[in-house]
Amino acid sequence: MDSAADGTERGFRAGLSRTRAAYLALRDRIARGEFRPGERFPGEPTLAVELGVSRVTLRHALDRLEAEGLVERRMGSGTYLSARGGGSPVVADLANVLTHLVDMGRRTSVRLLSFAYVAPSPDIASALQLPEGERVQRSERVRLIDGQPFSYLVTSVPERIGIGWSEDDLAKKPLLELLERAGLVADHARQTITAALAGPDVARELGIEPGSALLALTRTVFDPQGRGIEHLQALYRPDLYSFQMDLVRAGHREGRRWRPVAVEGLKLDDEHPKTAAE
Amino acid sequence: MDSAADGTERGFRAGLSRTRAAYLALRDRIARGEFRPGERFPGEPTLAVELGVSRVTLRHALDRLEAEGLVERRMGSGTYLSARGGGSPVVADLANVLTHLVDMGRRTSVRLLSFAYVAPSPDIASALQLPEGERVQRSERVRLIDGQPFSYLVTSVPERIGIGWSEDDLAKKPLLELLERAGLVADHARQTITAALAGPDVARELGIEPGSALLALTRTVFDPQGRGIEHLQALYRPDLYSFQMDLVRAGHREGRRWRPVAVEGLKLDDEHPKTAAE
DNA sequence: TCAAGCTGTTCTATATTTAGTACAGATATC
DNA sequence: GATATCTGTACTAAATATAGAACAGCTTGA
Repeated sequence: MDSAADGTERGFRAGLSRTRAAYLALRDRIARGEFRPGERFPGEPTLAVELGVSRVTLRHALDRLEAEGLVERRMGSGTYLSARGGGSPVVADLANVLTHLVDMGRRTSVRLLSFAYVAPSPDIASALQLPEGERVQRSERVRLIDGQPFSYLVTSVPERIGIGWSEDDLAKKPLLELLERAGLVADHARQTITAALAGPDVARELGIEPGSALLALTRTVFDPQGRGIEHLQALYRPDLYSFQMDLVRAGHREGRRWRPVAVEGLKLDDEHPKTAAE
Repeated sequence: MDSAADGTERGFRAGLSRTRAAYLALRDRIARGEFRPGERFPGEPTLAVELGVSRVTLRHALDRLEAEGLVERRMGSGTYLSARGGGSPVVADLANVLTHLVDMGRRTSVRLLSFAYVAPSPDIASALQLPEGERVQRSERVRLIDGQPFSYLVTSVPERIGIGWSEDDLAKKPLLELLERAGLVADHARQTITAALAGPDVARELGIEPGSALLALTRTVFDPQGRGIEHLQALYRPDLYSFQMDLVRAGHREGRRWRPVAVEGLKLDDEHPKTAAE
């Protein structure tokens, strides 16, 4: 019963241009494995009809796919899915992103974007169970791996905890280290994973296009007494990194479920030698 | 050194319209907690200058935010962040999505979109470690929760395993149940989580706008002997559901890390009574 | 060699988006 | 009640996106 049914929903203001819609449609077909690396696409006239756009528009979409290296075009011959097709990127541990990357020998650095004491937004205040009126030390940072922007981090720490830290601390040390230096113990945490779209400012910091998809992770860290000591909102580039976890089937009969397992050694060269080679 | 630095990158073909860029910028500022529920935004002329667009364009972006219920506009007064602001949606267990939802008493149903025996794409073939030439039973399904589209699933099962199943089976039974009915044991799995953009066709099936962000989960299931028995690509709507996990800090000294913990009881009414109420 | 099919390029015409401006009507504040 | 500020609306002009078509040049295969 939606208006999408008739298909003639053209011109919804904040929606997508036809070029971008065609671009996404192709990207999706590639991601779902419709073509194999090196395979030739249908011709431009055919594709244009399939996608319901003119050939000019289709070509703009293909221009973009080519610029991103997803396809290769050979004059007079056709458009081909590039060798590395939809191939997955480097994979990271879901829970210990930073530790994991350091283990891999990657150099990480941090750029501090902002640093201030502010009234927390309501969801952060309730996640940290802060009393009314208590402020937080809020910092926005970008973490770079081997010089490439990797994650956009917004951390909020109760004022009384963060008060001793300098901007220099935040630009150089991981937050967990600062917490433990302050005598606090990170005991347990609850994290939520979701997806979000990159706004223009975040996109600029991460070196991606606005409107790209991002992996969003929200984590609240508690001390042994269950008091909130840190709130983290992180945005990751899914084109460079994705999260991985192993599961084992545990339980009996009806209660049988998947149980997450800590990723021990991170077998990157295993089964996927190519990812390690590049 | 990127072309994004000068800011005058207007008109990149498959990029975003200025209206959509403004829409995303506002959405981002809201998500990052810049405004609190009920708070008034800067006036339209001010916002237009801040975002670098004309007031007409800004209003189109606001129209959309209003249509999505994120903001409320009062004539002559201003634009206000709506009560439920950036509030998180229902939260689901990361590993046992389906089981978890059933536990919550939700009714799920499935729509089978396609069903065929095809040559697997290279990444699926290598994930399942299939011998050259072996085909897979590939099905595309949409799972609905309480009648609402929730996830888009593409499952691939080695031909020799799936050969006994009918389309009706796939439309009614969970795949794990079919596997175990066939005498196979799902022992362990490896899953990868990332983010993706919705293409027009997936968007139509899930009842969302093309270009929306989606949570993407890829899972390969193995039997006790380590042979691949199922490959799953799932896309979830992050506006309705997100994944949650608990972590505990384990290990000593330098080796201290976060260890994932199975979510036991799923405390939904805890701390967030509002989400349960709606 | 030839013909068919493909991409690359250019052009015109139309539709849509965006900027800029002005003004009407509603609301809040003093 | 006067006044400033705000949203709602309307209009014009310019920039951009899209459709449709034609043709040139390259590649492939019969």
